[in-house]
Amino acid sequence: MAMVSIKDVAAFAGVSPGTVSNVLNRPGKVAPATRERVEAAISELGFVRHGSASTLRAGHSRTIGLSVIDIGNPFFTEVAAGVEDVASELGYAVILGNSAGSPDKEDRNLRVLAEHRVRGVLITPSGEDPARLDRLRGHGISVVLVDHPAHRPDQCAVAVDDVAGGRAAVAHLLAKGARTVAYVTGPLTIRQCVERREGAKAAMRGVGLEPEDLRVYEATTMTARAGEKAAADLIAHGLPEAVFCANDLLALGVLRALLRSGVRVPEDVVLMGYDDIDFAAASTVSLSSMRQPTYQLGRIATELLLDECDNPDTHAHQHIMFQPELVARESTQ
Amino acid sequence: MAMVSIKDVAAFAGVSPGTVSNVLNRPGKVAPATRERVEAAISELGFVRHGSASTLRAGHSRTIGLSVIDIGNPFFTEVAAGVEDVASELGYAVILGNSAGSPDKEDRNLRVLAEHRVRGVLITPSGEDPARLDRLRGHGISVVLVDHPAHRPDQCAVAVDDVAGGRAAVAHLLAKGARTVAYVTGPLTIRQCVERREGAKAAMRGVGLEPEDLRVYEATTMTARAGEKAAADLIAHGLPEAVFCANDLLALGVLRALLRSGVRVPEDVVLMGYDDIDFAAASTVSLSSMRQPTYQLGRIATELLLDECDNPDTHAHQHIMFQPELVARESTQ
DNA sequence: CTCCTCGAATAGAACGTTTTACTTCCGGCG
DNA sequence: CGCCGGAAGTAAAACGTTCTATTCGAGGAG
Repeated sequence: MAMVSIKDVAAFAGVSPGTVSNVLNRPGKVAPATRERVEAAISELGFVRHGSASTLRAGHSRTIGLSVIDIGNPFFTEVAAGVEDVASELGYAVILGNSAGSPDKEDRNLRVLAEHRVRGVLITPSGEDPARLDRLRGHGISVVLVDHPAHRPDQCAVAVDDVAGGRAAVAHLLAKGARTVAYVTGPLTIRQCVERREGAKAAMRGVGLEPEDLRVYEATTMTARAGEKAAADLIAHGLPEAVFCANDLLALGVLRALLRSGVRVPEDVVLMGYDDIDFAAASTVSLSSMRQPTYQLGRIATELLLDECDNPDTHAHQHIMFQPELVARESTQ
Repeated sequence: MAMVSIKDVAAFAGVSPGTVSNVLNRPGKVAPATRERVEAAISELGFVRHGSASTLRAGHSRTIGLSVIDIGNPFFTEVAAGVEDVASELGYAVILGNSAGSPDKEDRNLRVLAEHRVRGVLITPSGEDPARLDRLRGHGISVVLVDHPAHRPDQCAVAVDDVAGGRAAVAHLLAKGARTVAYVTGPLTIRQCVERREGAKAAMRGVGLEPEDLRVYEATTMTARAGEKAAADLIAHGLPEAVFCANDLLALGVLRALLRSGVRVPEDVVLMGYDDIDFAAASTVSLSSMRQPTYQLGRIATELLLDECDNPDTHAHQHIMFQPELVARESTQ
């Protein structure tokens, strides 16, 4: 309760508040003797700078926002770990927002971030409406897109080539001899899901199959539970020879349901996931997947964002596009 | 860049700034006609309240801090999901801190939270030094312990009985006929690891075995990789009949390494994890585990914290202790 | 000895809200 | 008709920093 302010420190050290502020923000500008006296006073009184006052006056905070689609998905957790590491190295705090795939919730989160006057926002957008993000930029908040290509040239973005990933995945399945392929996906409002589907279709075209023959099952969420439901559907409507899932969570659910129903993987059905989360390798039948540089995605995006914030004049906007890498395991032997 | 303040809104609507503030904070106090005019001005100008200014003047923010030991662990992710849900329902933002098991990093995170003058902090402490937390309370920041019993009576805490969990887990292994038991744990600076060990010893005493015969392998991190290393060690020094791991990540790593070395689970070794993360059921040999009400842990802790903040007079501190539940799967058949 | 410069520190005005005390207005009551 | 009370709105003072302009000395150059 005993809130000790910069004024108290100043009085205690026998200097003016301005000097204390200087000690805090540009220690070089103050004579060593004075600095020591002030520092002693600070630790003596247990002073902690009031971030809000600082933000208010300085016009910007040392906080960034991170908005992801599903914090329960290890993919995003690992992105978040990368973000957190860089941010904390540079003394930034991270405000976390989980959009749960709902543009509404995402909007609410962005409003909270705007109110906090965060320095910048890292976002994996769940909808395709760039206007909301532009509004943030209108408030002087930098935006870096994560796992999403740039909406506009004067913006940074870090993404992974999902079309290529979808193509590689399905090409791999086709190479195993499968000719009927199902695609189990999350909501097709999510860009990643759509692009992986386009890649899948391209792969089918590549071997002379009709892209329209790709059987698409659209789940409402991208969880293991949804995957189990999708598998039940697949079984009910006749099993394909191959199943490609938009992420590993779905794939693990599909796998579990298939095995429970006595369908053998990979003998009866070959199966691929996407993201190569840690658990893909540990599952009953280890899961083939598309690996993405997840942690790096978070790190690099944060570095770009903070560079844009701290060096606005020298900063060059970048659009980085990684290529995913196929990891073949038992589920496609 | 065009920062529009409450003043601009006031001018536009032809009222005083105070009235705009009233519209924002107690709409009841202002005449309907005026209110509408102000609301129109707000959306017309795209006004967003400056949270820092508000915090500064009001003396408290609508932000809470969440400090966890490992955001990469699905256990904590699910806690975080519960926290995020409640917080966002009540209009609070969540600042995330990952201590990575290091008290230093935790300290840094707590300092950031203190600077932000968060309303309260939810923390799974990684060290056993209550002093740092008391310092937060000294700044008027409420603290609720998550997955940890209370340090003091005037404090809320939500925990799960780890001694009982460890006892139940090892009792289950012993019931399967095992007589030599290894305990693969994370750093013994972590309370959970210690208490689960105590429970394990109690279980051994329960069947007339020497508690000292529990073979303890202390890994430096609680990850699958660390589990693999521990398994290699186990194999090198002679396999026990049962392995109890302090969490599922370790157990999955142990499982993977054992299987790769041709050790059969559960025929040669029975194995238990802890936490019952989603992936425990999906692994090669599905994993027996101790289930905890993870999401509820986050939800309830947050509800307690926000109740303490919003109703400081009627708030009653609570120490909640859940009991874990044994889930038997293939690894202990 | 004076004038300048330069480093070090200070005073005081911001920043955008919230809040308290105060004004104004209007209807009703004695 | 005068007064009172309440509703509605306003003016202005905070909150704790940062930053700009300013002062104050101490040295060095002329």
